[in-house]
Formats: sequence, structure tokens, C-alpha cells
Amino acid sequence: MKARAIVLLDLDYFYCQVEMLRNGLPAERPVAVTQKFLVVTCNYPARSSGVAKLMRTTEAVARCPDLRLIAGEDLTPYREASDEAMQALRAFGPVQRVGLDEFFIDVTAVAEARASAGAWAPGTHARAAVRRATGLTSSAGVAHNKLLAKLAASLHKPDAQTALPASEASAFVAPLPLRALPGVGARSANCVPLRRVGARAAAALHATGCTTVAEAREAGLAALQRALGAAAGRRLAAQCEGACAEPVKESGPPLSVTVEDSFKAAHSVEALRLVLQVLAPDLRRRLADEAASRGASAVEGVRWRHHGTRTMQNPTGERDASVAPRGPLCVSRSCAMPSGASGERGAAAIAAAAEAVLRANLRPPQPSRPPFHLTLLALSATKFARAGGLQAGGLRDAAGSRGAIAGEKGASPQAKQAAAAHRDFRSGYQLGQGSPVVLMSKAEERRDWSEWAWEGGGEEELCGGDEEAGGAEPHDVGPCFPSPRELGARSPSGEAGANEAQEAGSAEAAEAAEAADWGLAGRNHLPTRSEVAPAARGGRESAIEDTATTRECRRHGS
DNA sequence: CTGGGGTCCT
DNA sequence: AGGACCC
Repeated sequence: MKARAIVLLDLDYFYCQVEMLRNGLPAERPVAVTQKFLVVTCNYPARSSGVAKLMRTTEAVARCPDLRLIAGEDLTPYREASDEAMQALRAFGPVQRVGLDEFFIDVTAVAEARASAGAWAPGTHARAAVRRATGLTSSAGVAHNKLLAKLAASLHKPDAQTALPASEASAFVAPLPLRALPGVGARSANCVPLRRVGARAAAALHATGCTTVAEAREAGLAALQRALGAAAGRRLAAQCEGACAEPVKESGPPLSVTVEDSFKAAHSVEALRLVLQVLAPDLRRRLADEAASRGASAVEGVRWRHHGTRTMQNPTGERDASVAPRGPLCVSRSCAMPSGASGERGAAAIAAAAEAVLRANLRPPQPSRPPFHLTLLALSATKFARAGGLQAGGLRDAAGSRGAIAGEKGASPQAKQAAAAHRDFRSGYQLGQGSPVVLMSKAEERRDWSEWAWEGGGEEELCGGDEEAGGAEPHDVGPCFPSPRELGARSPSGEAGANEAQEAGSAEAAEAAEAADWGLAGRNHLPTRSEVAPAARGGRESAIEDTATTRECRRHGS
């Protein structure tokens, strides 16, 4: 394959940085973005005080009394910032978005075009463009393929980048734990107790005794394919050499749109209807947003989760069989997506279709028992028609989407009531008298949680080694990639102060260095095994989203 | 006292 | 349709 130049750009502590910009907070101020009772992301001053992602807010404040907490339930600003960053990056080549805060860019063509005019530094320019467009700092990895770009990006952050020369690829990946390779998840690696690993593939991989890339490499292709199957084994073997032929797959409009909510319990169709009254308008609105390219002629999927079925915390799924039939974690069924109606009538049609699916698939009520016990409900739109086919019918919604959405800003009283009731429902609070919704009392809730508790502690303990690796300070990596003069690069965009924190080196020198590093000529000091391994999985931003609360905020116009 | 979305593979 | 993986 022709040599490529790939950039992985990762927006630093994404939600938190967006909020700091919006609120004009100084960089040194410790800040955390919360959802419900959890810190979902925080900036580096907060981290240095011991605040971590997914920490309870009470614990975070105890560790860092100065911590500024910002509610981040409304994802709208994050979606917008992500879109703006993506737009800015399109100038550099095809862009593949991963979550809201990561982007692969294939900069090969642009790099070749610029090469004749001298050295060109893709990571430096891409990060400067994102900063110019959004004000956000980012970290990047620059390499010949997606695998190495992704791994390199985690070596230096925030507001830094790492180029990884192809000549170093093999030595670079060798000491990494297998789990560090993208695509090798908890079920494929042996970092979790085997009793949680149902896949025979994982057991087989574990049986090979491989925990690091170097060991897997020695096991050989045949062994990996026996363990993982032909395709996955081949891919893993390639990754173990630092190779990755996977192209940057340009992200277009989404292939599916899902809205979902989880809750303690829904025991009645009435309760589900209440949830649907929130989910359906949200799905319809999301579809209207996307409709310019696909419209409403999709398939509607309805997915739900039975309480007590197999989960990560409850692998065997053993529980009260009266409300928790044995079976998969989530059940999904689909039906034709109602099309043609817009606005609230469209939402009502979606809700009605979903309710019909649920009624047809959930066990009918029994006299003395709750008919079911669902803990999650999702609506999704998939299998979109090709753009050409839509213009005629379903797209009416889309054509007027702007106006329609604006017109919905003030939600109807019914919608507001449904939203408020739904919020209460999620929180476990009682609704007014005569409510048809079955709610759990606080006592029931507690009992329920105790039954869910799993002996031996939580994920953190089980994956302690992994967590430890994730917490490693990127700058402990030591002298390796990139060279110090690259870190000193100023923005080549000419924007004053774009990288004011960085000191030495001209932009030209930095460009030459970076260009050399991802190209053929560069030769960097190699990190030692112990330096690289812990850092390789570090520093990823969590992108936990709480769209239920987001919906409420948006609906209530705040 | 983890989510809510996504995509891809089987 | 169900998982496994990613953020």
C-alpha cells in the first residue's frame, strides 16, 4: 500500500474545556463537568488534586475544595463544538469521527501537495485549525496508520502531539499490553476474570498465554486465528507488528439515530408510554436535524432491557424468573417507521408504533404480578433510505426543519408535563395521585440495589491494572516522541498567542522536525518498555452522555 | 451508583 | 437480532 500520513486528533478534556471557554474560566482553575452525582470529566488542575473521571462529586469536592462544578447534562454545546472542529479538519482530508472528541484525518494528499513547498507538519496545522475554529486545544498523534496515530496521541497531552516514525513501529508496539490495541476489548483480553468472559474466543486467547504484543507475536498468526477467528486473528497479528491497513473512513451523516433512557423500573404499559412521550419527540427532532440527507423513511427499532437478565454485574442473569425471563441482555424489535407526519403528530406516530411493538412482545399482565420489569427503553431509526428516494415523501419534515424546530422551542404543555413526569419517574419520586405509573419506593429501590450488588467489588478492582495504567502521567514517558523542539512549536497559523505556553523553536524548525518524524528520515529517541507501556492507554477522554437530562434542559429552554 | 450513543461483525 | 467494541 502507498504510504499514508494519518493524524488522530483528540480534543483535550472535552466537555470541561468547552465549559471553561463558555464561562471564561482561567486555565489554572480546577473545573469538573458533572452529570447527576458524577464527575464525568475534569481539567488538569483538578486531576492534580486527585479528582478523576466518574468520581462522585462529593468525593471530588472533598479532594479539591476549590473545584468548580459545572452541570454538563445538556450536550448541545459539545455537539456543536465537535461539529465545528470536524468542519475545520475537513480541509486536511477525509475525517472519521470517533465519539464527539476524536477524529482520524488522512492527510496524505494534502501533505504531498504541500511537500513541494517545503516541510509541512500535519499535526501542528490540524490542531491550530481546530483551535482557530473552536478555541479548543487538542492532542494529536501523527503516523503512517490509524493504529500508530491513535497510540501516539496518548503519549503527550494535553495540548501536545506525538509523531511516530514508521521505522519505530514494531519496537514501539512490542511492549504494549494486548488490551492497549484498539479492538481488543475486555472480552478479548485476559484482564478480567474469566468468569466474566463468555466468549470462547477470549478463553482461547487467554489459553495462548499472551498478555503483551510481543508475546502474541511469538504465538504466531495461526494461534491468534485459532483464538479469534480468521479475520480478527489476522488483524491482531498485523497490529502486533504495528501495521494497520484500515482506511480512514469518512464520517458522513449517522447511519442510525438512537434515543434511550434507563430507569429503575417500568412495570406497566402506562409507565412505558410516559417514557415514550419523551423519547419519541426527541427521536423525531433528531431525524429532522438529519433529514436533509436521508429523511424519515427509515425503520424504527425498539429496544428494551429486562431487569434481572444477564448484565456485566450479573453474568448469569439469575433472578426472579417471574419478571426476568432468561435471554439476552437487551431485546430489540423493529417496525416500519411512521413517515409523513411532522412535529408533534410525527412524534405521536412514533410513540404509537413503539407502543404497539412493546405490547406485541412483552408478556401480558398477570393478576398478582407485575407483567414485566424493564430498566431501559430505546427508540432508534436505522436503514435509512437513500437520499434520492426521500425527497418526495418523508422529507417534508426536513425541508422545514429549521422552522419546525424553532417553532418547537416552546414545548407544548403536554410535552412539558410528560417531560417533568418522566424526570420524576427516572428519579424515583412519586407522581401525583391517580398516576398510572408504577414507581419504586425508596425502600424498594434500596432492596433492589442490594440484590444487584456483586460480591468482590466493582470494575475498578477487577481492572485495577488497567486503571493504573490509564492514570499514568503522560509526561512521565520521558525523552521520546516528539523531540523537545516540536513541543516548542508555535502555531503556524499566525494567530498570536495560539501556543503561548510553549517556548523555544521556530515554527519552521518544528515543521521540519514533525515532517521528518512521520516521514522516512526522522529518528527519535526510543522510549523504554517500561516508559511506553503504562502510557499507551492513558489519558482518553470519557464521553459519557446523559441525554435524558439533556432533553429536559433543552425542552425547558435552558 | 455507569450512560447514552455510535459502528461493525457474526 | 445480538454482541463486542469505541467514545
